[in-house]
Amino acid sequence: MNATPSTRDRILGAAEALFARRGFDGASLRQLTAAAGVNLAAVNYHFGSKEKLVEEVFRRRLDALNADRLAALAQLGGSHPATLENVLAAYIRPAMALAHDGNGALFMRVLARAFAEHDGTLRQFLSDNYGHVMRQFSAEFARLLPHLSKPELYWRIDLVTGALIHAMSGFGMIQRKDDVSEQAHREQTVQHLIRFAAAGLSHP
Amino acid sequence: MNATPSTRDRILGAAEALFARRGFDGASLRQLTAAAGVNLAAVNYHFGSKEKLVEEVFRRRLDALNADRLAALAQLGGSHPATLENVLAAYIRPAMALAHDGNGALFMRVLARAFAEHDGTLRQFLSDNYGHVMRQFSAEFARLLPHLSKPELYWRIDLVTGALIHAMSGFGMIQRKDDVSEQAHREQTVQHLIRFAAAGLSHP
DNA sequence: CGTATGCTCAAACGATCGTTTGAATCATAC
DNA sequence: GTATGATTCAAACGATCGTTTGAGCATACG
Repeated sequence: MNATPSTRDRILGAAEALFARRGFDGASLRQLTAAAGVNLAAVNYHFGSKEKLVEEVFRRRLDALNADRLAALAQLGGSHPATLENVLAAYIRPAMALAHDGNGALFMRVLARAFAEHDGTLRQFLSDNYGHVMRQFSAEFARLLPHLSKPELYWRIDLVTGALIHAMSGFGMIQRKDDVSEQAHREQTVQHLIRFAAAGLSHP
Repeated sequence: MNATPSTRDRILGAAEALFARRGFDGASLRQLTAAAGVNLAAVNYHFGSKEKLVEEVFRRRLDALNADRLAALAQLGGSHPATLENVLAAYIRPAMALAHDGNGALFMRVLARAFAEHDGTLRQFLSDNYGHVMRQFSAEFARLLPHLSKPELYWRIDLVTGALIHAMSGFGMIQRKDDVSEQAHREQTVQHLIRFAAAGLSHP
């Protein structure tokens, strides 16, 4: 709405775009603040350090995204039962909405970079703050797929997670033609992702 | 075999381990050469630049890996027909062998980092040098799955690729107990990956 | 022996990094 | 109007970056 976002938001937006393109180490605070049109010292003033800025980039998106996911999961039942595909929809649909809204596609690329990091404090931060979401969905999958052993289930969930992150980080390069057909195309994409994930999770 | 590998190989090995842990930008040549026990200037002497070193880390592994994949694909036919699962085995089995041999698991993590890079010269380098492998396998998948439209097929291949890279980059943290059961466990893992990929590719 | 050639080394190059400082500017409340 | 706190600013901090240099050392060949 506001034509001139706050310095804080300008930094977060520029950070998201630059982290997506160059990575966390590849993007410097000077490139970042220049792109945002703010002073170099503003990052440390508003966020404390570059590392805290990285965490805030994730927090800004993941708080809402995972809240949406858990809300969608909680709303299942009754006329909209908690089938495998509906649970997957609760996980995938909010992410798709984000990936097609504003700079959300760039954030998906940032998220894919985070998944490539196996050590470091970022992995710990994400696990500490958002691990409960995956745990809740995993419990639901375990209930829906009782014939799978626990290692086998986690194994398949891991594969599905990798597939979804990889696919959604590729969004934002293909552009829409008109708004109506884009809406339809997005819904079609969601269905494809859900069916792929369902097949991978539940195959004999 | 040689107890004292050449300076060139020491650099490549240390680079692989450090790129896996810290990323291409996060790993400095000073950390790298210190870990390898060689002089700082040796990198630019043997490889020309840091960027060329990165490319050589990939070349050393991917040349053999993709040759193995294409050889396995070419050997299909007759008593070992080119079914979907056999083609997938030709793609997956050489990668699994690499991921469980020496520092191959570290290379898988490096490869996962490369997949997270959407711009940059590294992506171009990998596409130029190894794109033909994916193209050949894609043609085989198209032949085996004629009911899928071309976009739909590439879409599913992309999802499978993301799943495999993500899963295999996680290897190397769980350790084997004894060698015999490890061999069996690896074969079991290969079968799981193949069945997951086959289900994702061929689901109705 | 003399001298190429291949390789290693300590040292330094200029550039850029994240972070800090202290003054200048802005907004708000008394 | 002026005091107070929040924010922005140019400038500099020391550290570290990738790369280059030129001397030193080895082995091989005439």
